[in-house]
Amino acid sequence: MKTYGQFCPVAKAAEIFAERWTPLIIRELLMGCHRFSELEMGLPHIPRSLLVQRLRSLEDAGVVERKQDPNGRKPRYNLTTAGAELFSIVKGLGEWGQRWVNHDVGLEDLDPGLLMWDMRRRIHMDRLPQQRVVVQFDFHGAREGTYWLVLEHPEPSVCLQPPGFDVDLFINTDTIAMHRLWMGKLKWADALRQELIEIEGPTSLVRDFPNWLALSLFSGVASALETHRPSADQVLSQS
Amino acid sequence: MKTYGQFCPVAKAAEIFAERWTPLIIRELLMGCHRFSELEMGLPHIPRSLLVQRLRSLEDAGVVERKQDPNGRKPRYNLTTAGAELFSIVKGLGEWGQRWVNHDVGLEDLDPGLLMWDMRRRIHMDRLPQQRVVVQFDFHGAREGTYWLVLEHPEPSVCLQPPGFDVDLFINTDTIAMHRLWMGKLKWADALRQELIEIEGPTSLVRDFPNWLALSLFSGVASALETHRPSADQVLSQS
DNA sequence: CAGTATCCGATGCGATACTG
DNA sequence: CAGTATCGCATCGGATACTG
Repeated sequence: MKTYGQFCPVAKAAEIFAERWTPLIIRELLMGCHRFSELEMGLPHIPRSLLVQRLRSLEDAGVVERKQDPNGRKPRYNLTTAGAELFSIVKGLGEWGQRWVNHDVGLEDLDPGLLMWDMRRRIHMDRLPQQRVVVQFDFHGAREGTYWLVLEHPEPSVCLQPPGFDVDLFINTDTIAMHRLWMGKLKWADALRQELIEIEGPTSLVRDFPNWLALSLFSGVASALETHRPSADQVLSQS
Repeated sequence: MKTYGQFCPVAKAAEIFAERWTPLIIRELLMGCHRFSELEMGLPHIPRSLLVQRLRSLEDAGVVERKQDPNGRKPRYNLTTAGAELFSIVKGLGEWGQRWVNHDVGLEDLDPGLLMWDMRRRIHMDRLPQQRVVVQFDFHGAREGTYWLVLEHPEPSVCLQPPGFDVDLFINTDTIAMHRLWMGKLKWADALRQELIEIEGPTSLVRDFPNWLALSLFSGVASALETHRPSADQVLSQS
């Protein structure tokens, strides 16, 4: 790890936290990912070797603990107390980002796979029906693709290939619109009315589905631009 | 600027904030440094070209504003509203650092020049006497060197060479001790009693001097280690 | 003072392939 | 699944020189 040669606590903390990929790794750990493969899901473009390297550094720094599962020998990564206390910083960064650089989100930042992965961990489990619900998402307009969300207890999962089960709900959506909805920039009602998002299936499931998604952790934070000058030509901000 | 390819606001914010040197540049701007040369004082090891490059990126990102002083043509760098709102994040990072990685501060992080520069902006101006007070600091034990602090209105200054004026106070100090004092790890009373810091000069000035320094912004944050296991063999934590 | 310009060496990063 | 190993390349760091 590269140092700054400063005793200032901001510098010492930045040596650990403000390296490339590190804030995102901490974010994933904070959001409940503990397995190496789970971390990779939330960090699509990180080189494997670099993820290993970062996890080792964070271990050395006392931020992450690596535990070998004795039976399965599959290691688990947990935040230490020190690591867990980075929560408010990561959250603050996200809020700042949502408030100030939201207009900078471009097509190259859209990623349905990542969106699905994010959805999976923001489901209102208590609102789900008892029996499993399989939802198929068809994204179009940009980054086209099909994904499946299997809503079941104890925890939902994402599939890149058709799961074995019959599909209960079909979501047909514009990729940009779904991202905007997720980030709190578009309301369910508007999305449905403008047919940017279409839900097909049994009436009761169609009606309930929007209530199962908790949306992004930052969907409640308004963009600073919104209040003054609504922007027109930008991806996640366009109305 | 390198991107992550993620729409997540944490990622978008990290692209801007979590680059090498950037948190420290923002810290300096938040602490009231606006001139290029002032920034360089607070960032001793940054290559000039890199500082220029970072300031440009931050300008593009809407975090920093560069203004040409019309008469002097000396540019000033100011944080925009967006930049100013990074305050809580920088402060949070510093508090986390003080709490968790304080034990990691080693000899290579000590820097009397930086310490003097930090002192300069943490003076209780309202407590200073009317007439100028020139203080000479002699550091020894590690990173030996002599610096001068000129306490005067409207603002104090640091000199690496003897200022023109007579010296009023002489501070003779162990380098480590002075850093520990500054970071809240050592009390004035203990430092003086153990003769780690000696103050010489007119009695009234000697008595008042400790009250003029406000100490580091993070001196009030206790190390997490202190409560449980006091560490012995580390620079800023050793008693 | 506040840059700009250039050069060089180190290493951080990203891509790909291989392994128990 | 959770890594290692290798390798090219861009960036960073550090030095130095020049400028208005």
